[in-house]
Amino acid sequence: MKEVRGQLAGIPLFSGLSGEQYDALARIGVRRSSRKGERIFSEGDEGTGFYVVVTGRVKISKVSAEGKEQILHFFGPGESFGEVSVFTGQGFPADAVAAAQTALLFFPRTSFTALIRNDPALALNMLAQLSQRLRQFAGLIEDLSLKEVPERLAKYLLYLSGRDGDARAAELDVSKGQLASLLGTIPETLSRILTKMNRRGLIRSRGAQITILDRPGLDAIAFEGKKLP
Amino acid sequence: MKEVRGQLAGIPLFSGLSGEQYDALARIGVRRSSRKGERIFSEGDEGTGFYVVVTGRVKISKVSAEGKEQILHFFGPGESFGEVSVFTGQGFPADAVAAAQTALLFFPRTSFTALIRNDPALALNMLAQLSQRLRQFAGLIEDLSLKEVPERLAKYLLYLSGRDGDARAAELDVSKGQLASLLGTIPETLSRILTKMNRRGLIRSRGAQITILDRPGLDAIAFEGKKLP
DNA sequence: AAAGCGCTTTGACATAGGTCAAAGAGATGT
DNA sequence: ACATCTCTTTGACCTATGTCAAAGCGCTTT
Repeated sequence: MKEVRGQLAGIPLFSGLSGEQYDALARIGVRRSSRKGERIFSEGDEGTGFYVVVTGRVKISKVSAEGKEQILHFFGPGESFGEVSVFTGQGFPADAVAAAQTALLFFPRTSFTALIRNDPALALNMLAQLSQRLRQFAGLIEDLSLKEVPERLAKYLLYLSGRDGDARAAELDVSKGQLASLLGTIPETLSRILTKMNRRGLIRSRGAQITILDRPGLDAIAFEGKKLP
Repeated sequence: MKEVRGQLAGIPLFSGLSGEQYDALARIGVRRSSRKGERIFSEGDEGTGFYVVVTGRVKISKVSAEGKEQILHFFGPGESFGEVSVFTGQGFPADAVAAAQTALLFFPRTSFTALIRNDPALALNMLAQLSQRLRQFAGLIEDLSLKEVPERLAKYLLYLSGRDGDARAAELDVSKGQLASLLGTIPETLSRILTKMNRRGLIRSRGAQITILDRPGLDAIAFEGKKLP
Protein backbone atom coordinates (compact mmCIF):
# COMPACT_ATOMS: atom_id res chain seq x y z
CA MET A 1 0.00 0.00 0.00
CA LYS A 2 2.92 2.30 0.63
CA GLU A 3 3.60 2.23 -3.03
CA VAL A 4 0.08 3.39 -3.75
CA ARG A 5 0.40 6.23 -1.32
CA GLY A 6 3.54 7.53 -2.96
CA GLN A 7 1.71 7.73 -6.26
CA LEU A 8 -1.08 9.92 -4.99
CA ALA A 9 1.08 13.03 -5.05
CA GLY A 10 0.71 15.00 -8.22
CA ILE A 11 -2.80 13.85 -8.91
CA PRO A 12 -4.90 17.01 -9.34
CA LEU A 13 -8.00 15.15 -8.21
CA PHE A 14 -6.39 14.69 -4.80
CA SER A 15 -4.44 17.91 -4.52
CA GLY A 16 -4.52 19.77 -1.24
CA LEU A 17 -5.61 16.81 0.85
CA SER A 18 -4.30 15.96 4.29
CA GLY A 19 -1.99 13.10 5.16
CA GLU A 20 -4.86 11.18 6.69
CA GLN A 21 -6.89 11.54 3.55
CA TYR A 22 -3.96 10.24 1.53
CA ASP A 23 -3.75 7.26 3.83
CA ALA A 24 -7.42 6.54 3.40
CA LEU A 25 -7.14 6.77 -0.37
CA ALA A 26 -4.05 4.58 -0.42
CA ARG A 27 -6.00 1.97 1.52
CA ILE A 28 -8.66 1.64 -1.14
CA GLY A 29 -6.58 2.29 -4.28
CA VAL A 30 -5.51 -0.76 -6.26
CA ARG A 31 -2.62 -0.89 -8.69
CA ARG A 32 -3.29 -2.18 -12.14
CA SER A 33 -1.30 -2.24 -15.30
CA SER A 34 -2.16 -2.65 -18.95
CA ARG A 35 -0.04 -3.44 -21.97
CA LYS A 36 -0.30 -1.32 -25.06
CA GLY A 37 -3.56 -2.00 -26.86
CA GLU A 38 -5.15 -3.69 -23.86
CA ARG A 39 -8.73 -2.77 -23.16
CA ILE A 40 -9.42 -1.24 -19.75
CA PHE A 41 -13.16 -1.06 -20.14
CA SER A 42 -15.73 -0.98 -22.90
CA GLU A 43 -18.66 1.28 -23.59
CA GLY A 44 -21.63 0.09 -21.58
CA ASP A 45 -19.60 -1.72 -18.93
CA GLU A 46 -20.82 -1.12 -15.43
CA GLY A 47 -18.90 1.68 -13.73
CA THR A 48 -17.47 -0.22 -10.78
CA GLY A 49 -14.90 2.47 -10.05
CA PHE A 50 -12.61 5.00 -11.62
CA TYR A 51 -8.98 5.14 -12.69
CA VAL A 52 -6.00 7.40 -12.32
CA VAL A 53 -3.12 7.19 -14.80
CA VAL A 54 0.23 6.78 -13.04
CA THR A 55 2.41 6.28 -16.11
CA GLY A 56 1.61 5.71 -19.74
CA ARG A 57 -1.36 6.91 -21.73
CA VAL A 58 -4.99 5.90 -22.10
CA LYS A 59 -7.16 6.47 -25.13
CA ILE A 60 -10.87 7.18 -24.70
CA SER A 61 -12.89 6.57 -27.81
CA LYS A 62 -16.28 5.66 -29.17
CA VAL A 63 -17.28 3.65 -32.16
CA SER A 64 -19.93 5.27 -34.32
CA ALA A 65 -22.92 3.44 -35.77
CA GLU A 66 -21.01 3.06 -39.05
CA GLY A 67 -18.10 1.46 -37.20
CA LYS A 68 -15.73 4.42 -37.35
CA GLU A 69 -13.66 5.20 -34.29
CA GLN A 70 -13.92 8.69 -32.87
CA ILE A 71 -11.20 9.42 -30.34
CA LEU A 72 -12.49 11.66 -27.57
CA HIS A 73 -9.41 12.13 -25.46
CA PHE A 74 -6.04 10.90 -24.28
CA PHE A 75 -5.29 10.82 -20.58
CA GLY A 76 -1.73 10.93 -19.27
CA PRO A 77 -0.02 10.70 -15.87
CA GLY A 78 -1.97 12.33 -13.04
CA GLU A 79 -5.22 12.43 -14.95
CA SER A 80 -8.29 10.49 -13.94
CA PHE A 81 -11.13 8.98 -15.92
CA GLY A 82 -14.34 7.11 -15.29
CA GLU A 83 -15.35 9.20 -12.27
CA VAL A 84 -18.58 10.23 -13.88
CA SER A 85 -19.93 6.70 -13.98
CA VAL A 86 -19.16 6.34 -10.30
CA PHE A 87 -21.66 9.05 -9.50
CA THR A 88 -24.26 8.60 -12.21
CA GLY A 89 -24.44 4.87 -11.64
CA GLN A 90 -24.67 4.39 -15.38
CA GLY A 91 -22.31 2.38 -17.50
CA PHE A 92 -19.18 3.80 -19.06
CA PRO A 93 -20.09 5.96 -22.06
CA ALA A 94 -16.98 5.12 -24.08
CA ASP A 95 -14.13 2.67 -24.50
CA ALA A 96 -10.81 2.98 -22.67
CA VAL A 97 -7.72 1.35 -24.15
CA ALA A 98 -4.08 1.62 -23.07
CA ALA A 99 -2.26 3.57 -25.76
CA ALA A 100 1.05 2.45 -24.30
CA GLN A 101 2.31 0.32 -21.43
CA THR A 102 0.32 1.91 -18.64
CA ALA A 103 0.25 1.83 -14.85
CA LEU A 104 -3.07 2.72 -13.25
CA LEU A 105 -4.66 3.17 -9.89
CA PHE A 106 -8.17 1.85 -9.57
CA PHE A 107 -10.57 3.18 -6.94
CA PRO A 108 -13.58 0.93 -6.40
CA ARG A 109 -16.88 2.71 -6.42
CA THR A 110 -18.30 1.52 -3.16
CA SER A 111 -15.24 2.18 -1.04
CA PHE A 112 -14.69 5.53 -2.65
CA THR A 113 -18.24 6.79 -2.15
CA ALA A 114 -18.07 5.58 1.43
CA LEU A 115 -14.95 7.64 1.86
CA ILE A 116 -16.39 10.72 0.29
CA ARG A 117 -19.60 10.41 2.24
CA ASN A 118 -17.69 11.17 5.39
CA ASP A 119 -15.32 13.71 4.01
CA PRO A 120 -16.70 16.94 2.55
CA ALA A 121 -13.21 18.20 1.72
CA LEU A 122 -12.67 15.27 -0.56
CA ALA A 123 -16.06 15.85 -2.08
CA LEU A 124 -15.27 19.48 -2.72
CA ASN A 125 -12.02 18.56 -4.40
CA MET A 126 -13.94 16.19 -6.55
CA LEU A 127 -16.49 18.86 -7.37
CA ALA A 128 -13.82 21.33 -8.38
CA GLN A 129 -12.14 18.74 -10.54
CA LEU A 130 -15.31 17.63 -12.26
CA SER A 131 -16.29 21.24 -12.81
CA GLN A 132 -12.94 21.85 -14.43
CA ARG A 133 -13.50 18.88 -16.66
CA LEU A 134 -16.93 20.11 -17.59
CA ARG A 135 -15.42 23.43 -18.54
CA GLN A 136 -12.87 21.76 -20.77
CA PHE A 137 -15.58 19.74 -22.41
CA ALA A 138 -17.48 22.90 -23.16
CA GLY A 139 -14.37 24.21 -24.87
CA LEU A 140 -14.14 21.03 -26.88
CA ILE A 141 -17.71 21.40 -28.02
CA GLU A 142 -16.95 24.90 -29.11
CA ASP A 143 -13.93 23.75 -31.06
CA LEU A 144 -15.72 20.94 -32.79
CA SER A 145 -18.78 22.92 -33.74
CA LEU A 146 -17.45 26.37 -34.43
CA LYS A 147 -14.06 25.72 -35.95
CA GLU A 148 -12.67 24.16 -39.09
CA VAL A 149 -10.04 21.47 -39.29
CA PRO A 150 -6.98 23.72 -39.87
CA GLU A 151 -7.92 25.70 -36.78
CA ARG A 152 -8.27 22.58 -34.69
CA LEU A 153 -4.94 21.26 -35.95
CA ALA A 154 -3.17 24.56 -35.28
CA LYS A 155 -4.58 24.58 -31.78
CA TYR A 156 -3.46 21.05 -31.16
CA LEU A 157 0.08 21.69 -32.39
CA LEU A 158 0.37 24.74 -30.18
CA TYR A 159 -1.01 22.73 -27.28
CA LEU A 160 1.58 20.01 -27.85
CA SER A 161 4.50 22.40 -28.09
CA GLY A 162 3.34 24.14 -24.95
CA ARG A 163 2.89 20.92 -23.03
CA ASP A 164 6.32 19.59 -23.95
CA GLY A 165 7.97 22.78 -22.80
CA ASP A 166 9.90 22.97 -26.01
CA ALA A 167 8.59 26.00 -27.82
CA ARG A 168 9.28 24.73 -31.32
CA ALA A 169 9.01 20.99 -31.35
CA ALA A 170 5.76 19.10 -31.34
CA GLU A 171 6.33 15.39 -31.13
CA LEU A 172 3.14 13.64 -32.05
CA ASP A 173 2.32 11.10 -29.40
CA VAL A 174 -0.05 9.27 -31.69
CA SER A 175 -0.11 8.18 -35.30
CA LYS A 176 -1.44 10.65 -37.81
CA GLY A 177 -4.46 8.49 -38.34
CA GLN A 178 -5.23 8.68 -34.63
CA LEU A 179 -4.61 12.38 -34.62
CA ALA A 180 -7.09 12.75 -37.46
CA SER A 181 -9.72 10.97 -35.41
CA LEU A 182 -8.94 13.10 -32.38
CA LEU A 183 -9.47 16.21 -34.51
CA GLY A 184 -12.73 14.80 -35.82
CA THR A 185 -11.56 14.25 -39.36
CA ILE A 186 -9.88 11.58 -41.53
CA PRO A 187 -6.22 10.88 -42.36
CA GLU A 188 -6.48 12.14 -45.94
CA THR A 189 -7.75 15.54 -44.90
CA LEU A 190 -5.18 15.84 -42.15
CA SER A 191 -2.40 14.94 -44.55
CA ARG A 192 -3.49 17.59 -47.04
CA ILE A 193 -3.60 20.27 -44.40
CA LEU A 194 -0.17 19.33 -43.06
CA THR A 195 1.17 19.57 -46.59
CA LYS A 196 -0.34 23.02 -46.98
CA MET A 197 1.15 24.17 -43.70
CA ASN A 198 4.51 22.88 -44.82
CA ARG A 199 4.32 24.73 -48.11
CA ARG A 200 3.25 27.88 -46.31
CA GLY A 201 6.32 27.65 -44.10
CA LEU A 202 4.28 27.35 -40.90
CA ILE A 203 5.73 24.01 -39.87
CA ARG A 204 8.19 21.40 -40.97
CA SER A 205 6.78 17.94 -40.70
CA ARG A 206 8.97 14.86 -40.88
CA GLY A 207 7.25 11.74 -39.70
CA ALA A 208 5.86 12.20 -36.23
CA GLN A 209 8.28 15.08 -35.64
CA ILE A 210 6.75 18.44 -36.34
CA THR A 211 8.70 21.65 -35.94
CA ILE A 212 6.88 24.91 -35.58
CA LEU A 213 8.52 27.49 -37.83
CA ASP A 214 5.98 30.30 -37.69
CA ARG A 215 4.22 30.45 -34.36
CA PRO A 216 2.42 33.75 -34.99
CA GLY A 217 1.13 32.27 -38.23
CA LEU A 218 -0.28 29.25 -36.39
CA ASP A 219 -1.70 31.51 -33.70
CA ALA A 220 -3.55 33.47 -36.33
CA ILE A 221 -5.11 30.29 -37.69
CA ALA A 222 -5.92 28.84 -34.28
CA PHE A 223 -7.38 31.89 -32.61
CA GLU A 224 -8.41 34.34 -35.30
CA GLY A 225 -9.73 31.77 -37.71
CA LYS A 226 -7.39 32.93 -40.45
CA LYS A 227 -7.72 30.89 -43.61
CA LEU A 228 -5.01 28.66 -45.00
CA PRO A 229 -4.99 29.13 -48.77
CA MET B 1 -38.10 32.69 2.75
CA LYS B 2 -41.04 30.30 2.99
CA GLU B 3 -41.70 31.00 -0.64
CA VAL B 4 -38.17 30.00 -1.53
CA ARG B 5 -38.48 26.77 0.40
CA GLY B 6 -41.59 25.78 -1.45
CA GLN B 7 -39.78 26.11 -4.73
CA LEU B 8 -36.98 23.75 -3.84
CA ALA B 9 -39.13 20.71 -4.43
CA GLY B 10 -38.74 19.29 -7.88
CA ILE B 11 -35.21 20.54 -8.36
CA PRO B 12 -33.12 17.52 -9.28
CA LEU B 13 -30.02 19.16 -7.85
CA PHE B 14 -31.64 19.06 -4.43
CA SER B 15 -33.58 15.83 -4.70
CA GLY B 16 -33.51 13.46 -1.79
CA LEU B 17 -32.43 16.01 0.77
CA SER B 18 -33.75 16.28 4.30
CA GLY B 19 -36.06 18.95 5.63
CA GLU B 20 -33.22 20.58 7.47
CA GLN B 21 -31.18 20.75 4.34
CA TYR B 22 -34.10 22.36 2.55
CA ASP B 23 -34.33 24.92 5.32
CA ALA B 24 -30.65 25.73 5.01
CA LEU B 25 -30.94 26.10 1.27
CA ALA B 26 -34.04 28.25 1.56
CA ARG B 27 -32.11 30.52 3.89
CA ILE B 28 -29.45 31.31 1.35
CA GLY B 29 -31.49 31.20 -1.85
CA VAL B 30 -32.58 34.52 -3.32
CA ARG B 31 -35.48 35.01 -5.68
CA ARG B 32 -34.80 36.87 -8.88
CA SER B 33 -36.79 37.45 -12.00
CA SER B 34 -35.94 38.45 -15.53
CA ARG B 35 -38.06 39.73 -18.37
CA LYS B 36 -37.79 38.17 -21.77
CA GLY B 37 -34.54 39.15 -23.42
CA GLU B 38 -32.97 40.33 -20.19
CA ARG B 39 -29.38 39.33 -19.65
CA ILE B 40 -28.68 37.26 -16.54
CA PHE B 41 -24.92 37.20 -16.95
CA SER B 42 -22.35 37.59 -19.69
CA GLU B 43 -19.41 35.50 -20.73
CA GLY B 44 -16.46 36.37 -18.53
CA ASP B 45 -18.50 37.70 -15.62
CA GLU B 46 -17.28 36.53 -12.27
CA GLY B 47 -19.18 33.46 -11.04
CA THR B 48 -20.63 34.82 -7.83
CA GLY B 49 -23.17 32.06 -7.57
CA PHE B 50 -25.43 29.78 -9.53
CA TYR B 51 -29.07 29.80 -10.63
CA VAL B 52 -32.04 27.49 -10.65
CA VAL B 53 -34.91 28.10 -13.06
CA VAL B 54 -38.28 28.18 -11.27
CA THR B 55 -40.43 29.16 -14.22
CA GLY B 56 -39.63 30.34 -17.71
CA ARG B 57 -36.66 29.50 -19.87
CA VAL B 58 -33.04 30.60 -20.06
CA LYS B 59 -30.85 30.55 -23.14
CA ILE B 60 -27.14 29.81 -22.81
CA SER B 61 -25.12 30.95 -25.79
CA LYS B 62 -21.74 32.09 -26.96
CA VAL B 63 -20.75 34.58 -29.58
CA SER B 64 -18.07 33.34 -31.96
CA ALA B 65 -15.09 35.39 -33.08
CA GLU B 66 -16.98 36.30 -36.25
CA GLY B 67 -19.91 37.55 -34.20
CA LYS B 68 -22.27 34.66 -34.83
CA GLU B 69 -24.36 33.37 -31.96
CA GLN B 70 -24.08 29.71 -31.12
CA ILE B 71 -26.79 28.53 -28.75
CA LEU B 72 -25.50 25.87 -26.40
CA HIS B 73 -28.57 25.04 -24.41
CA PHE B 74 -31.94 26.03 -23.04
CA PHE B 75 -32.71 25.50 -19.37
CA GLY B 76 -36.27 25.15 -18.11
CA PRO B 77 -37.98 24.79 -14.72
CA GLY B 78 -36.03 22.72 -12.20
CA GLU B 79 -32.76 22.96 -14.10
CA SER B 80 -29.72 24.74 -12.77
CA PHE B 81 -26.88 26.57 -14.46
CA GLY B 82 -23.68 28.36 -13.51
CA GLU B 83 -22.66 25.78 -10.88
CA VAL B 84 -19.42 25.07 -12.64
CA SER B 85 -18.10 28.58 -12.13
CA VAL B 86 -18.90 28.30 -8.45
CA PHE B 87 -16.37 25.50 -8.11
CA THR B 88 -13.75 26.43 -10.67
CA GLY B 89 -13.61 30.02 -9.49
CA GLN B 90 -13.39 31.11 -13.10
CA GLY B 91 -15.74 33.46 -14.90
CA PHE B 92 -18.87 32.28 -16.68
CA PRO B 93 -17.95 30.64 -19.98
CA ALA B 94 -21.04 31.77 -21.85
CA ASP B 95 -23.92 34.24 -21.87
CA ALA B 96 -27.23 33.61 -20.12
CA VAL B 97 -30.34 35.43 -21.31
CA ALA B 98 -33.97 34.97 -20.30
CA ALA B 99 -35.79 33.46 -23.28
CA ALA B 100 -39.11 34.30 -21.66
CA GLN B 101 -40.40 35.90 -18.49
CA THR B 102 -38.40 33.91 -15.99
CA ALA B 103 -38.32 33.34 -12.23
CA LEU B 104 -35.00 32.23 -10.80
CA LEU B 105 -33.42 31.24 -7.53
CA PHE B 106 -29.92 32.52 -7.00
CA PHE B 107 -27.51 30.77 -4.63
CA PRO B 108 -24.52 32.92 -3.71
CA ARG B 109 -21.22 31.19 -4.01
CA THR B 110 -19.81 31.80 -0.57
CA SER B 111 -22.87 30.78 1.39
CA PHE B 112 -23.38 27.75 -0.77
CA THR B 113 -19.83 26.44 -0.47
CA ALA B 114 -20.02 27.01 3.26
CA LEU B 115 -23.14 24.89 3.31
CA ILE B 116 -21.69 22.12 1.25
CA ARG B 117 -18.48 22.07 3.23
CA ASN B 118 -20.42 20.79 6.20
CA ASP B 119 -22.77 18.52 4.41
CA PRO B 120 -21.42 15.54 2.49
CA ALA B 121 -24.89 14.49 1.38
CA LEU B 122 -25.39 17.79 -0.35
CA ALA B 123 -21.95 17.48 -1.91
CA LEU B 124 -22.75 14.01 -3.18
CA ASN B 125 -26.00 15.22 -4.71
CA MET B 126 -24.05 17.94 -6.40
CA LEU B 127 -21.49 15.44 -7.66
CA ALA B 128 -24.13 13.19 -9.09
CA GLN B 129 -25.81 16.13 -10.76
CA LEU B 130 -22.63 17.50 -12.28
CA SER B 131 -21.64 14.06 -13.43
CA GLN B 132 -24.96 13.74 -15.14
CA ARG B 133 -24.41 17.06 -16.83
CA LEU B 134 -20.96 16.00 -17.93
CA ARG B 135 -22.46 12.91 -19.44
CA GLN B 136 -24.98 14.94 -21.38
CA PHE B 137 -22.25 17.20 -22.63
CA ALA B 138 -20.33 14.21 -23.89
CA GLY B 139 -23.44 13.23 -25.81
CA LEU B 140 -23.67 16.69 -27.26
CA ILE B 141 -20.07 16.51 -28.42
CA GLU B 142 -20.85 13.23 -30.08
CA ASP B 143 -23.86 14.71 -31.82
CA LEU B 144 -22.05 17.73 -33.09
CA SER B 145 -18.99 15.91 -34.32
CA LEU B 146 -20.32 12.59 -35.55
CA LYS B 147 -23.67 13.49 -36.98
CA GLU B 148 -25.07 15.52 -39.83
CA VAL B 149 -27.78 18.11 -39.58
CA PRO B 150 -30.76 15.88 -40.51
CA GLU B 151 -29.76 13.46 -37.77
CA ARG B 152 -29.46 16.21 -35.22
CA LEU B 153 -32.83 17.63 -36.23
CA ALA B 154 -34.51 14.24 -36.09
CA LYS B 155 -33.07 13.68 -32.63
CA TYR B 156 -34.29 17.04 -31.45
CA LEU B 157 -37.81 16.52 -32.77
CA LEU B 158 -38.00 13.15 -31.05
CA TYR B 159 -36.67 14.70 -27.87
CA LEU B 160 -39.33 17.41 -28.01
CA SER B 161 -42.19 15.01 -28.62
CA GLY B 162 -40.95 12.83 -25.79
CA ARG B 163 -40.59 15.71 -23.39
CA ASP B 164 -44.04 17.07 -24.05
CA GLY B 165 -45.61 13.72 -23.43
CA ASP B 166 -47.55 13.99 -26.65
CA ALA B 167 -46.17 11.32 -28.91
CA ARG B 168 -46.97 13.09 -32.15
CA ALA B 169 -46.75 16.82 -31.61
CA ALA B 170 -43.54 18.75 -31.31
CA GLU B 171 -44.21 22.36 -30.50
CA LEU B 172 -41.06 24.34 -31.12
CA ASP B 173 -40.31 26.42 -28.09
CA VAL B 174 -38.00 28.65 -30.07
CA SER B 175 -37.99 30.35 -33.46
CA LYS B 176 -36.62 28.33 -36.34
CA GLY B 177 -33.64 30.63 -36.51
CA GLN B 178 -32.84 29.86 -32.88
CA LEU B 179 -33.37 26.18 -33.47
CA ALA B 180 -30.90 26.35 -36.33
CA SER B 181 -28.29 27.83 -34.02
CA LEU B 182 -29.00 25.22 -31.37
CA LEU B 183 -28.42 22.51 -33.97
CA GLY B 184 -25.20 24.18 -35.05
CA THR B 185 -26.43 25.24 -38.46
CA ILE B 186 -28.16 28.19 -40.17
CA PRO B 187 -31.85 28.93 -40.89
CA GLU B 188 -31.57 28.27 -44.62
CA THR B 189 -30.22 24.77 -44.14
CA LEU B 190 -32.78 23.97 -41.46
CA SER B 191 -35.58 25.18 -43.70
CA ARG B 192 -34.46 23.00 -46.59
CA ILE B 193 -34.26 19.93 -44.40
CA LEU B 194 -37.71 20.55 -42.93
CA THR B 195 -39.06 20.86 -46.45
CA LYS B 196 -37.48 17.55 -47.39
CA MET B 197 -38.91 15.84 -44.31
CA ASN B 198 -42.31 17.21 -45.20
CA ARG B 199 -42.09 15.91 -48.75
CA ARG B 200 -40.95 12.54 -47.48
CA GLY B 201 -43.99 12.36 -45.24
CA LEU B 202 -41.95 12.15 -42.06
CA ILE B 203 -43.46 15.24 -40.50
CA ARG B 204 -45.99 17.94 -41.18
CA SER B 205 -44.64 21.35 -40.36
CA ARG B 206 -46.90 24.36 -40.05
CA GLY B 207 -45.24 27.30 -38.40
CA ALA B 208 -43.86 26.34 -35.02
CA GLN B 209 -46.21 23.34 -34.90
CA ILE B 210 -44.58 20.17 -36.13
CA THR B 211 -46.43 16.89 -36.25
CA ILE B 212 -44.55 13.65 -36.41
CA LEU B 213 -46.14 11.42 -39.03
CA ASP B 214 -43.53 8.69 -39.33
CA ARG B 215 -41.74 8.06 -36.08
CA PRO B 216 -39.85 4.96 -37.24
CA GLY B 217 -38.61 6.98 -40.17
CA LEU B 218 -37.30 9.69 -37.90
CA ASP B 219 -35.79 7.08 -35.61
CA ALA B 220 -33.90 5.60 -38.53
CA ILE B 221 -32.45 8.99 -39.36
CA ALA B 222 -31.65 9.92 -35.79
CA PHE B 223 -30.09 6.68 -34.62
CA GLU B 224 -29.02 4.73 -37.68
CA GLY B 225 -27.78 7.67 -39.66
CA LYS B 226 -30.11 6.88 -42.51
CA LYS B 227 -29.87 9.41 -45.31
CA LEU B 228 -32.66 11.76 -46.33
CA PRO B 229 -32.71 11.87 -50.13
C1' DA C 1 -55.85 48.52 -46.71
C1' DA C 2 -51.46 49.96 -46.98
C1' DA C 3 -47.04 50.05 -45.32
C1' DG C 4 -43.33 48.33 -42.71
C1' DC C 5 -40.81 44.78 -40.29
C1' DG C 6 -38.94 40.31 -39.02
C1' DC C 7 -38.91 35.65 -39.99
C1' DT C 8 -38.92 31.93 -43.39
C1' DT C 9 -38.38 29.98 -47.74
C1' DT C 10 -36.23 29.31 -52.22
C1' DG C 11 -32.64 29.65 -55.70
C1' DA C 12 -27.92 30.00 -57.57
C1' DC C 13 -23.44 29.36 -56.26
C1' DA C 14 -18.92 28.33 -53.72
C1' DT C 15 -16.22 25.37 -50.89
C1' DA C 16 -14.61 22.39 -47.14
C1' DG C 17 -14.11 18.09 -46.51
C1' DG C 18 -15.54 13.20 -47.11
C1' DT C 19 -15.11 8.83 -50.31
C1' DC C 20 -12.72 5.88 -53.33
C1' DA C 21 -8.63 4.30 -55.45
C1' DA C 22 -3.86 3.89 -56.07
C1' DA C 23 0.81 4.90 -55.41
C1' DG C 24 4.75 5.78 -51.95
C1' DA C 25 7.19 5.10 -47.93
C1' DG C 26 8.58 3.15 -43.74
C1' DA C 27 8.56 -0.60 -40.76
C1' DT C 28 9.09 -5.57 -39.56
C1' DG C 29 9.82 -10.43 -39.98
C1' DT C 30 11.96 -14.12 -42.85
C1' DA D 1 17.92 -8.23 -49.40
C1' DC D 2 13.28 -9.53 -49.96
C1' DA D 3 8.50 -9.88 -49.02
C1' DT D 4 4.78 -8.01 -46.48
C1' DC D 5 2.14 -5.05 -44.03
C1' DT D 6 0.63 -0.85 -42.34
C1' DC D 7 0.61 4.02 -42.47
C1' DT D 8 0.77 8.15 -45.28
C1' DT D 9 0.29 10.82 -49.28
C1' DT D 10 -1.86 12.23 -53.62
C1' DG D 11 -5.41 12.59 -57.10
C1' DA D 12 -10.17 12.60 -58.95
C1' DC D 13 -14.60 13.15 -57.59
C1' DC D 14 -19.00 14.04 -54.85
C1' DT D 15 -21.91 15.86 -51.34
C1' DA D 16 -23.43 18.52 -47.53
C1' DT D 17 -23.73 22.78 -46.10
C1' DG D 18 -22.44 27.62 -45.88
C1' DT D 19 -22.94 32.34 -48.43
C1' DC D 20 -25.40 35.73 -50.95
C1' DA D 21 -29.55 37.52 -52.84
C1' DA D 22 -34.33 37.88 -53.49
C1' DA D 23 -38.93 36.79 -52.89
C1' DG D 24 -42.77 35.38 -49.87
C1' DC D 25 -45.45 35.45 -45.66
C1' DG D 26 -47.35 36.67 -41.42
C1' DC D 27 -47.64 40.46 -37.94
C1' DT D 28 -48.22 44.86 -36.15
C1' DT D 29 -48.77 49.78 -36.84
C1' DT D 30 -50.54 53.58 -39.13
